[in-house]
Amino acid sequence: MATLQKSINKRNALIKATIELVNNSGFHATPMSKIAKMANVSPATIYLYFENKQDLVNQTYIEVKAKYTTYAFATYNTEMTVEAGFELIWKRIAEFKLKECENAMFLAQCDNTPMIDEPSRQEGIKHLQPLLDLWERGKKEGVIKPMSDYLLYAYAINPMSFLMIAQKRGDFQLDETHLEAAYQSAWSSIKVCK
Amino acid sequence: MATLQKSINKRNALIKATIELVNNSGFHATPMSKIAKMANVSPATIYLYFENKQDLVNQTYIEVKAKYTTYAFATYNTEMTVEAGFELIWKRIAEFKLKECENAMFLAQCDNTPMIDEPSRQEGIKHLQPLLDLWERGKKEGVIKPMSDYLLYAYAINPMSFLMIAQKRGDFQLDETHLEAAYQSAWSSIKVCK
DNA sequence: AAAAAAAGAATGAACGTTCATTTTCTATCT
DNA sequence: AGATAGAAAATGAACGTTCATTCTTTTTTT
Repeated sequence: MATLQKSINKRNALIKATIELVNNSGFHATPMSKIAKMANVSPATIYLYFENKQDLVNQTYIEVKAKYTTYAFATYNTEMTVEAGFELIWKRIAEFKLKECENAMFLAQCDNTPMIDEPSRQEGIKHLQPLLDLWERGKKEGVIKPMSDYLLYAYAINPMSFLMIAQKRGDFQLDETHLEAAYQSAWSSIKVCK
Repeated sequence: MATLQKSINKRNALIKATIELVNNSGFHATPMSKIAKMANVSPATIYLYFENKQDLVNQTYIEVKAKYTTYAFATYNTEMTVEAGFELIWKRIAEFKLKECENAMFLAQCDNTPMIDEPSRQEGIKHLQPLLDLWERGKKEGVIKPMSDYLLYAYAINPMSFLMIAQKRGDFQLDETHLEAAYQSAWSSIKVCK
């Protein structure tokens, strides 16, 4: 146990350091030496756990994305009505972005820059399927606007990333009231108006 | 005229090259030497027009942002109703993102990464004032939800950036139908429901 | 001919990665 | 159980490259 445990700790420390440093300076402005220092490890040690810098950031992305979607869907089940299911998932996502701010910021940066390579991005997208399935059902039931999933995502989910970045900059405080208003806007933008 | 003209041409060529290269590789992965080559200029010449790399990208950002907001508000005047004004501005912004894709992509990347320094970002934000004024009026008239401007922006404007990035990746084609649906979602998310 | 603009080559720093060596761990043998 | 040899993990220093920036020279303009 000892050996394996130690290794996993180091790997985790490296991933944590990568997230923090990339959040604050971006991928290319973050040297391996700094990541090593923050993880209390020699630069050379990084290469025992990861092939190279690109591999380190790809693996970090996939890991964080998995954590994100696991959290988002943890309390959801397919028996719920479309509206209830959406509210539940939306609020879990919002909660994740508030509580796991570092992780969420990292994902936002990855998704808005040419930092992650294509295969890893595709890998990350897969995990979103339950939400797409819910939307599919919503469209069939006439509850959700019959739009492309990209449009639905752009209006229902993506705005949270923008708000989170604004919050990180200190421009804006995302409290309970704002959160409820944001949810109402999200739902308004994709629901079918009666 | 000749001298000044020539200078402006070089400066423009440098800014254009910066936009294109940063779009494709990101700020730190774009060497000055490449920017110089694409602008048909010696690396040293860049330093006759800009203080350093950071200054080059800051000035590029401010210039593109100004072009963007000028375009957005070109046909707007404050006599319009809130709804008509919003639709007009929204559609001009959408048009800009479609027609001036390179410029719009560049702004999206700047706004989502720690690439631009704070004073330049603030400078860029100022130009958005007419839209904020319109929203203010809309709130007073009870037409626009009484929310923070950040929330309004997140739902009404920001989703377009996401869609544009998806389009650039080839995941999604933003045609007339999608555009109308997107506008309806944007308006639904911020208007007061009767 | 003097001044301004531009160029290419040179410089020094920083970076990702690798190498040679040391340290730590594990399993075997007495 | 304790000693020890061999393997695995970790390290700090070093390498080669790349890059932003500057210096010196050449070209262009006035």
